[in-house]
Formats: sequence, structure tokens, C-alpha cells
Amino acid sequence: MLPAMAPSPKRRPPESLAPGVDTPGRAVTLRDVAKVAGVSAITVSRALSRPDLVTPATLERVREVVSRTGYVPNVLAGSLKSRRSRIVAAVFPQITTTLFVDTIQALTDRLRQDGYQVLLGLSAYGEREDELVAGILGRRPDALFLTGIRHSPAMRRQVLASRIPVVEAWDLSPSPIDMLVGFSHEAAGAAMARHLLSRGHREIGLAWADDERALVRRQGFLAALAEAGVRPVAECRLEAPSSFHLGREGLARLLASGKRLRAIACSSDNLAQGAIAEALDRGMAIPGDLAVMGFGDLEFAAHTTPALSTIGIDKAAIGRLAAEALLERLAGREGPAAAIDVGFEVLARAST
Amino acid sequence: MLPAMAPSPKRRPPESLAPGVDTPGRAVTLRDVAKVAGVSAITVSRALSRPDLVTPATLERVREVVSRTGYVPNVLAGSLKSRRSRIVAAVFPQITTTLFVDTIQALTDRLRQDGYQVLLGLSAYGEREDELVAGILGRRPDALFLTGIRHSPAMRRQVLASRIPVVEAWDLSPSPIDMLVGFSHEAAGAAMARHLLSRGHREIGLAWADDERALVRRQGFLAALAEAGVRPVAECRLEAPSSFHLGREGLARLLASGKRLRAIACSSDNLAQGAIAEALDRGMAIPGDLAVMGFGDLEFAAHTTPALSTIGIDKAAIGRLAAEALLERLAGREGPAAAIDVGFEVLARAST
DNA sequence: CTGTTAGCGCTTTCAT
DNA sequence: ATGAAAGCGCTAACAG
Repeated sequence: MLPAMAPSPKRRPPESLAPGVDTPGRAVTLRDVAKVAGVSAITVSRALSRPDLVTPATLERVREVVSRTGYVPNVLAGSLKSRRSRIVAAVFPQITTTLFVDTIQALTDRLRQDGYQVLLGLSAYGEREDELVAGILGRRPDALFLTGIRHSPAMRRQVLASRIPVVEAWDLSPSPIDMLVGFSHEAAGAAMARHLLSRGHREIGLAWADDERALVRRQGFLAALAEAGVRPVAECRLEAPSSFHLGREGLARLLASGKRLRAIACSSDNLAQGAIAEALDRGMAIPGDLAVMGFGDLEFAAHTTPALSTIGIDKAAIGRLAAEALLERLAGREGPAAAIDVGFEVLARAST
Repeated sequence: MLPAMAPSPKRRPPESLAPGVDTPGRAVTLRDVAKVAGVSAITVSRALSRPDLVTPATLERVREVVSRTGYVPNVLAGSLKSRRSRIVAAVFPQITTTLFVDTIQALTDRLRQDGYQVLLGLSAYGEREDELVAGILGRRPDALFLTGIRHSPAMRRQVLASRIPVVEAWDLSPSPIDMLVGFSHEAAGAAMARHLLSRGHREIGLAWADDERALVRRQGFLAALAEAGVRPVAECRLEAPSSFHLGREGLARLLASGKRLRAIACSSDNLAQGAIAEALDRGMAIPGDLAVMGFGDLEFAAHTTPALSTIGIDKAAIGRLAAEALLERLAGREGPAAAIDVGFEVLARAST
């Protein structure tokens, strides 16, 4: 995989396009188009954004000049004046796990239908979310999508001060900044535990990543176990972000503890898959010798050959519903209730 | 997974933040800060962007007012004047396959180090790439990342006219718009074929998605087979985007053809995994009864229990190298040679 | 339906 | 080291 230079030293020529108007070096502007078309700037502006306000003849002429000159409206200038950027900023922790991609795609698709573009912010690896958001707000997005509900007080203040519609997603909270689309991680954790209990499992180990939402699920999980008088036989904490590899390691460490283990609960399907691979390598039967319970990444889980049980989240719905909530507000309507619970499903495979 | 309204009708209060300056309804501006700090607007601007040009005392005072008022610079206005948006636009076909996420992450990470943000454009599902790009160019990005090398002539012209640095990625081409970071899909396809041939396979079937780059790989694949005097025994074309499910279907259809099949080549690891699942369900041994060859999505392939052979791409390197090429140009330097070949690796598992 | 005027909030340029 | 003037390219508001 050695990077190598290919022999293609092509440089762009300093092309002078835009025939019909002479713009030495700079881009074609609205005024250039207006001049050539013999109308005023505002007429060109209207021809492009509100064509119904312009005579067909004028419209025709303007369009001809626009396409001939290759005019591309400067959205920055327009946004500055109109105070609408038609940008929705979306902040995700990272995208290397496949967990968020469906949400991003659905969000993007839905917003584009209404003419909005998504400015994606990734707060992974050290960049603090509040710094990222501060930078993003400077771009004057019309709305904001945030992942999660825990934010620094300073950021919360700044976001509120920006007065744009906000959706926090993937989570529920009694005190959202504005709107909310998610599900209860505590309930999801509890559902994982109850499922294992309902299958008769009592010797349960945990392989759990150390991220914020995962830890909430863990509380729900442990509480539901405790309710049944069960305590996990062993637990292994893993660093976020979780991965296939860490899942292997998680099970290995649990088994090394020497405790008898009949089921393993993993904070993500990612981990669960790793655990399954490790178990198979050790000659264990799934779910005969070891039941595996995962969480969240449906397609990912679907690729596992020995099936695991898991919690299914409609990730695309989160993106779509968030987009729609924001769009409602952007359209001046009151929008949906502040909180939308998208819920989750327990997906149980035979005898797991 | 029934969406339900939660009882949390919280509305944001019309908070009036920004103590120390009275801005009725509108956001705090540079001039507001200047007024309060008792300096001119330009001094505030300098205090924020070139602090070395300002007296420590002034700097201190400005900073105090900035943080007290919660001033967030309007980047739109700054960009309009300075003609630098510090945005790099990146266009990908879609992100629901995991194929591109590492590239996006690496691109984003590297660009952020130099203060650039990524505007992500997804050209999936019908929206034509050139329309998307036209919209994006209106935001005056400082640079452009494109996936692939086939673009409409109109788009090519428009991109050239914008005079910003451009990287086309994932592919090589003799006539790039500007710079290029990728690998030869034809060579990759040929490598797949040669690998199977080297393992003695002659009864080879194809399950191939119908996307642009995949079809180039197919040509390379078939050419390499032909060189060895081999023709595929059967072929199944599948609609893009490829998926696990389509992989299952692909193998099923190939087997239904009744031809004797000892190896299957898939245009993506995604498909390969589906094919494996289907084979296992039918009681076939992998690779004993059927060798499986995939392409591209390393981590994905790593999760397969019966190993497949595949072509490994360093997807993160593509993002990182593309970012660096663009940054070089943005810094006014000449940048790297026009084309960077990141190459690929044949990852062979035992006896596949 | 079309035009004029003004100014969005910032940074460039030139002056002090 | 700081400031004044000008204007980036566009659209809101009002006028005709």
C-alpha cells in the first residue's frame, strides 16, 4: 500500500470562461449578469429565487445570460443579508463506527428535500464539543442537530443565545435544550437484561464500553438484573469507541476470570460480534454454550452467522424525525412536541 | 418502534443574554463588542484573529467583553470580505455502505487540524452530482473533494471556473480536473482474478454490482481471466448500492444457473459476506466447496467468520492524503504531484 | 412587474 | 498599535 507518485503532472490552465462578460480574474457576480441582461441586479436575484415575480421574457433572458456566463450565486452574501443560510449543522461524536451513518444519511436526505444542506461536525478524539459548536455557530446555521444530551453549560448557553431550532438526538432527557428525538437508554439496558433473564440465564457477564450513553444503558441493565435478584458474575470495562477487536478482548478477559459464564451482554453489536468470534475460536457453541446479547447496530448484527439477540434501533428514523422537527420550526410552524421517543425493539434469535 | 410523544412540552424562553450590551433581538456584532470595549471594530477583529498585532492590555479588555457578551463572529461576513470561507466541500455518493466513512473521518480530522471545516455533500439517490456541486460552489468553499473521476462536462467546467483546488479520489484517471488520490480499479479487478487463478480456480462465478467503479474492476477482472484463457462460468449483475442481502441473492442466482461453481468473485466485501452466509446456509464449506473473493471494506471483511480473500484499500489514507494535497495548495504551495496512487493489497486467507 | 436605496458584519487598504 | 473608509455580493424594504 505504498503511496507512489503517478506521472500525471497536469495543472489546471488559468481558464477564462464566462463568455459575454469580462471578469478579470474574479467570479461573475449578480451585477455582471444584470448588466449583460440589461436589467437591474434585483431582477436577476428574483429571476433566480422567485421566478414567478418576473415576466417570462425577462426570465428567459436572465436565464440565458446566467448559463452563458456560468454565474454561480454567492450564497454567503445572500445569507448575510437575508439572515438565512439554509445550512443545518449536525454534530456527531464520530462516524468510524457505523452506528451513526444511517442517521446522517436520513437527516441529509430529508433536509435536502427542503433545500437545506448539512454541515457535519465530528467531535471525535479530543476536540471538545463546545469548541466545535462555537465554530459552527459562527457560520450561522439555521438549525442545529446534536448527538446526546450532555453538553457543557457554556455551550448550552451559547446554543440558546443563537436562537435557532435545536434537536438533541439518540437520547431522552427531562431538560432538553429545545427538541428531542431519541429513546431511553436506561430502558434499553433494562430490556437487554430482561431478555436474558427471560431465557433463563443467570450467569451473565458484561463487556461494556465506557461511553456516555452506554453507561446509562448499563445502569438500566444492572437495575433490571438486581430486580430479579441477579448480579453479573463478571464485568469487563472497555474503552470507547468500541470495536470488533475489543469485543474479542472483552470475552477473553471475562473467561480469564475463571467464573462460570453462560451469557454475555455487550454494550454494542460491534462488541458482540467480536465476542462471538472469540467464542467460536475457542470452540464454544453459540448460543448453546454462550448466549450473546448486543445493542443497536442492526445491519451489523445481521452479518453475524451465529445469531445474537440484540436491541434494534431505527437509526434512520432518528435522522428523519429530527429533520422534520427542525423543518417544521424553520417553516415557522410550532413543530412537534418537544420530545419524540422513537423507542426500540428487542430482536430475539432462537434460544439466545 | 412506534414513535410516541413524550410529555415534555418545553419551549425555549426568549432569553436575553449578553449582559453589558443591549441587543434587542439580534445577535451581538463586532461593533457591539467594540463599543463596549471602547475600541474600534477593527481592533476587535484583530484581537480575535491576529492577537499579536494588539497590545496585551487591549487584548485583555476585548477578550473580557467578548466572553461576557457571548459574541460569536459571523463567519459569513468575514468570508464575504476576505474571500476565504475555510470550508472544504466533499462529495460522496452515499454513506450507507461503510465504504466511505473512514475516508470522511480522515479527511475531516486532517482538515480540522488546519482550521477547515467539511461541508459534506451526498449525491446519492437521484440528486445529480452536478446540481449538488453547483449548490455547493455557491457557498464558496476554499477547496473541493470529489469521489470518482466521471463528471458531467458542465460540472467540470463549473468546477474549473471556480478556480479552487480540487481532489478527485478513489480512482485514477489520465485527465483529472486537478489533483487525484486513488488507485486503479482495473488493476484491482485484475488482482482479484489473478489471485483466484493462482489458487487453481477455473470455475469462477461473478456477483457484481452495477456501479461505476465496480464495472471498471470487472473489466480488469475479465481481462485477467481471459489472459489465462478462462471465462467465468456464470455472472450475476446486481443493482448498486450493494448490500449483504444482495450478496445472498447473487450466490443463489448463480447456483440456480446449474453451472458448476468453485469460486465466486464479488464486487464488494459487502456482497461477499452475503454470499458466504448463503453458502453456509446451503451447507457448503468455505473455502472447501466455494472460495470467496471480495473487495475493499477491510473491517467489514474482518468480521466474517469463514475467511474470504479480498482486496484491501487504505481508505483513511485516501482521506488524509487528499486533505494534505488540498492544504498544500491552500497554503499557496504547489502541492504534490497531480496524482497519488495509494495502491491496494491482496489479502489472502489460507486456501481461499 | 421592475428599480432604487440601503446595509447585512466583517476585513482590506491606507492612513496615522 | 490603532483607526477610518470602503466595499465584499447580495436581498429587504419601499417606491413606482
